[in-house]
Amino acid sequence: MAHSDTVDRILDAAEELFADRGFSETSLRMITSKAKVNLAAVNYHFGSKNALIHAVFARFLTPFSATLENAFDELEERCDGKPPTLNQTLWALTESAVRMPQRNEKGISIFMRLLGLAYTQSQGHLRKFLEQEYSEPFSRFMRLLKEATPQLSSVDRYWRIQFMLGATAFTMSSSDALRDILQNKLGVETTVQEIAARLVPFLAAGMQAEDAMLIPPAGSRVSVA
Amino acid sequence: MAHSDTVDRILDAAEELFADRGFSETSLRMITSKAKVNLAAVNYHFGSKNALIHAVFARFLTPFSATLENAFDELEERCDGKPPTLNQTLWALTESAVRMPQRNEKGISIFMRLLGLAYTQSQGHLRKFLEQEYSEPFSRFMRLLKEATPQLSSVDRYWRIQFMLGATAFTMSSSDALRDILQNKLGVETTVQEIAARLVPFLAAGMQAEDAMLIPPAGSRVSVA
DNA sequence: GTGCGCTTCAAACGTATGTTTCAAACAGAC
DNA sequence: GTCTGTTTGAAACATACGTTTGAAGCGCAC
Repeated sequence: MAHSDTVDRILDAAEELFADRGFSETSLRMITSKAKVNLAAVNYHFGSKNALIHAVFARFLTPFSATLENAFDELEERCDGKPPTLNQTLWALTESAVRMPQRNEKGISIFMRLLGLAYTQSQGHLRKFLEQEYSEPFSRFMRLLKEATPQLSSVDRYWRIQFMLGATAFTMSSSDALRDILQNKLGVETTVQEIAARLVPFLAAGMQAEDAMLIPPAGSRVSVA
Repeated sequence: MAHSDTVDRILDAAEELFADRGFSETSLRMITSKAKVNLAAVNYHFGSKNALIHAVFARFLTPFSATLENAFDELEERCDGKPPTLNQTLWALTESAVRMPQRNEKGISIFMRLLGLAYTQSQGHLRKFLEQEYSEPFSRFMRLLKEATPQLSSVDRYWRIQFMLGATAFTMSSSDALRDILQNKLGVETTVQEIAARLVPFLAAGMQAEDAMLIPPAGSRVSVA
């Protein structure tokens, strides 16, 4: 066979370990022993650890980016001419993520956690890779956001997009841990879909908040000893 | 002198390097050479790398937590009896952070970036340390949030707090980079105080959004090939 | 069978890490 | 000065890492 399943076993193991522990904290030896393949297989099939990281991202980001393009196409077509609303735009993104075909039951949360790590764990090579490979759907999303919030100044919009990104990446990147805590504390089960359903209204409301007040409300002074 | 300035030089260097590169990616040799002290000094004064990480956090978290307690005291006194509003609570937190005496001009953003890393870079020992040492102001903040948002269910509130935390930690943890981007793209200068001033209304609006809709709005279906 | 790609394997390489060691330098008390 | 406890210094230690090597194994055309 052209591609022994070694490649996929490595990708599966790497994906899960990266999501659990981060990139630097995951060694090739952990990956290859989890995948039950020889240590040298990673360098043979991928070339380097960094290239393996790229491959892990590419495996889900490439189909996701295609799905997202379709979702945006359909959305813009349905709105023919008029710019889609903020809610519609956010939902198009969310649904594209949630509806991606999953490799296993943890699929979507691994996906999210990796994206969070990609932003957070400042691996220069990764950021560069993602920007080069997936700039198009990203800027399209930005354009839609801009058209959906014409009332915001560029600066306000810029910062609020960062806030949205942060809330999403952070929550999703630790969604497993957060779900566990919730399960233990309140005895509530939660799916990633439900988290997303809670997140979108939060983001939309924040994005459309009244003008940022640049001065704290009267009487909120804090004494500093 | 009982404490040669070696200790502080190490803490200063470690703080900055951790904030720039994360914990695992910062070696003791980087720290000691930046601090211009001997490699063994870290283990002599702190015992281990993990203990150094704890010390870096304790150095700013301990005074901050005291400042925060004062701010909450004053806030509750001013409101005598009635629970403080969400905005007041968030501002009390924000101002306490912003008004902390700074060691240098980067003070507050290093502070924020480290907090972001603490949550993000899942170092078990760090999370445990922070929970043990600073649980009190944390749970007090949680109680204030609860009283300020009685309309929310526990589950909704839980998730929205995570969203707030994420937006804050993420934004602040990369605030230097984000400020630079903004400077280059739009030619706008920004201070951490201004970022905070934009963040608080965003968070408050998200926190008080209408009930999370658990079903996407009609007509937002996404075709999946 | 023989020969030829591709893949696997055990072992080693070079480097970097956190930590330890132990002698030298130092400060302050007597 | 001399002694004593603390701090610094250069060097080594053990371990872990990513990567490379070269032989062995494999499937398949001829």
